[in-house]
Amino acid sequence: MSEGTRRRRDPEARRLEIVTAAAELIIEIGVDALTHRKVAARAGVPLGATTQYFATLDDLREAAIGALAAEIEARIDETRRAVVVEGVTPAGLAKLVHRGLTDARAIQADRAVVTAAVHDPRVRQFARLWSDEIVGFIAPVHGVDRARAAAVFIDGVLWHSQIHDEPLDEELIRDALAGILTPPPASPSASAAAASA
Amino acid sequence: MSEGTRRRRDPEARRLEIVTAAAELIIEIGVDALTHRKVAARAGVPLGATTQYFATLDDLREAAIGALAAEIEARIDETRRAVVVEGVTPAGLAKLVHRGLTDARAIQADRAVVTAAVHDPRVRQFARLWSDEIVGFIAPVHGVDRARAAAVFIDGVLWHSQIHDEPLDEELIRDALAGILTPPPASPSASAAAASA
Amino acid sequence: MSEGTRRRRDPEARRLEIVTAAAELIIEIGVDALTHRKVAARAGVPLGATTQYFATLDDLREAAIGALAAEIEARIDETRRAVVVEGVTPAGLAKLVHRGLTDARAIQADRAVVTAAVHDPRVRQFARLWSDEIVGFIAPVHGVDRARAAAVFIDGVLWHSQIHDEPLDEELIRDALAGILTPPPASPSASAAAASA
Amino acid sequence: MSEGTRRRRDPEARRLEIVTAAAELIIEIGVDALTHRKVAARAGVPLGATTQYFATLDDLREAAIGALAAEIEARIDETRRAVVVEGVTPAGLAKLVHRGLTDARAIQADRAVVTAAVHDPRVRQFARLWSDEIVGFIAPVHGVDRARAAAVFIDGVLWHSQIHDEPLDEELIRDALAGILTPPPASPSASAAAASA
DNA sequence: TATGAATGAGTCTTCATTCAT
DNA sequence: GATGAATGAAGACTCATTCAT
Repeated sequence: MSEGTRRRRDPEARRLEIVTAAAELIIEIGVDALTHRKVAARAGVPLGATTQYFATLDDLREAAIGALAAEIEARIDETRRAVVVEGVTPAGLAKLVHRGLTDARAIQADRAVVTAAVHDPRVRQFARLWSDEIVGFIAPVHGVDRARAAAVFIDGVLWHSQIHDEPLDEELIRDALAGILTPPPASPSASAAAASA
Repeated sequence: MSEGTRRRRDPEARRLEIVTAAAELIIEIGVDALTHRKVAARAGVPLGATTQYFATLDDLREAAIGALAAEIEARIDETRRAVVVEGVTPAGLAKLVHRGLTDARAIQADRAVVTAAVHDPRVRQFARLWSDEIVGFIAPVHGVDRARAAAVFIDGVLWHSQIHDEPLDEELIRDALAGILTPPPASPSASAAAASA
Repeated sequence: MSEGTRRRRDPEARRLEIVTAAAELIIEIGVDALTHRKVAARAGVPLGATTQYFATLDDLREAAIGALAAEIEARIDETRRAVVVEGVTPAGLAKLVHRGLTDARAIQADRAVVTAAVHDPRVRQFARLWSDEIVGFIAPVHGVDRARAAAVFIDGVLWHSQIHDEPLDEELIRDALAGILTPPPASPSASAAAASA
Repeated sequence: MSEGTRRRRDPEARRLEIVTAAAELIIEIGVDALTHRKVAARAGVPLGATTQYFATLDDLREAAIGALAAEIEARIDETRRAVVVEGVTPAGLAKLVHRGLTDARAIQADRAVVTAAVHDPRVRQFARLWSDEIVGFIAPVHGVDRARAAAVFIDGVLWHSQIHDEPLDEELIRDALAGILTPPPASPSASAAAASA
């Protein structure tokens, strides 16, 4: 019970603590500011533990980004399932996106990974994968091009929330998605051209 | 003043060289990897010059980000003027955005500043300003909400280009902007169409 | 003793594996680069085994050098016996020395121990012992001084082989040993005695 | 005059202090045991100074070995000149070698470089060079083969002095060199056999 | 004023050694 | 006894910052 106890013996748990601490820090201070010392302090483990479990800082970074990626992947899966309930409609998607904006952690995780992706090709795979997955469950209903545009817009919404204090209204999101996903009824020739493209 | 001493050239010019080198480096290696030594090497100035003109590395970083911000600001102004010619229409905007995608430097500068903004409130002001400016010249024609949605979408397009090898088609951008900026047909048939799609 | 526990094989055998691996490593990377981890990896034993059998790394180092020393001692014994067959003559010694040059392992072991001896008085004992032993089986025939000079020369030959790609010719070795071991022509009777020995 | 003075400004002198300290340490503790900290302590400079002047420890090591090599080279030149005076005779060489044995520093430097040569091909060049140089000024008088044998013997003498407390007698060295350098007049048939071999 | 030498704090990494299991 | 997790002390190296010149 005393704090003086020096050693635990639960490698799995410890490894997880370290990765979790690293992931948190990446979200808070950015992937480039990660150090062994900060991770150790955050995880409440001795410095040596961080190098015991990860041969290099880069390995640790990779594991932490992997953990964030898994988190985001899980969130996308969840969204995919929710979409079935809500419907792949502008209103349904807007509701989910807007609800997602309240989960700061999830958005920050996403933003952190995408940011890391800019300088790291391996990480870029994740970002592309998610992009494709989101397109994947919108496309069957609205076509690939509109689905892609919607995914791009949703990405913009997430970034917006990172820069601005006030999140976007659900209504604004819904209207924009409606415009993106709905074929323009005005000039039928245009929609025909788009469909054939 | 003595002849033996190498005449110092315009201090302003040297300061600019340093800031420019720092800005380039921020784009290339990220804001966290910036060091006096790298800046001095890139600018071709002695190490001491970087500390002579900027009290701390943070000052230098700030100046460099300011320079990138000015660059982006200039580009936005340019776009604003071009919009007058092209028209604040989906096609006009799409053309400008798509053209902008070919300017890697501009996009990278934007991405670098926005990324820095996530962890630095001072920088965040810039990002918000641009957002507002873009909204500012679309809003008079399409209303604030649609203008904001369009700005968000355009942001998404820029980030898309950072992650994917293939940029988005101008057509896709145009169609999406058309949907975002064009008021819905007001008839309930639209929602019905979306539901049935 | 329980069946579930992996039966430990002969502790002596394991100790030997460790020492042997350490000796190999000392030859390859030098005595200063030895680590528990490298020894464990080379021996194919768990890390803990290296500290189980040797209280400190220095103990392990000492044991490994001892093993190399024993190896060299055995080789000297072998040489001593061979000398009986070949004859304690320049030609006989040269043949043995030259043959010995082809045994890279033996020479490297010798070089490793002698090198270690420079900084470690305990090890120096070994080097002196061998020197004395070699002198010991040459001296009865050629006298102590000449025997010592021959031993010194042979040492020089071994070092030569560590630095140069081409080993010395057996002929060159024989001629030099002949000169070293043969009394000067001052008194013809002496040289005749030596020649007939 | 106070010890508190923090900075000198004599890069050349400082660099030399560092290299000299490193060279001393290599002689004392071996090339593998060299560390920035030990060099800094020995040279009486702050830790950072050692990395200021040498990008890597390896660079420092190389510079220090280079300094030792230059020292030895100078000593060889000196010996070469002395040989002109003393004569390239067994007695002359023995006198010089024996005198050299009293210069512990020179011998240790030589031994240190040769030891380093075993694991470093670049250093090996030095060792070979010296070998060739010594052969070079003996060969004109006694022929290449005998000169080489003499050089090998002299090397053995140096190593002997590193291992044994008592240096070899000048007399012993002279007799051995005499035997090595003088053609055996005793049995012409033997030399003929050797020549034909 | 301009330069780069000087210094120590802080980074990643390796490892001997201890000791829980 | 056997194993490998735990820990902190170094070690190499980088760099912001200071300041002599």
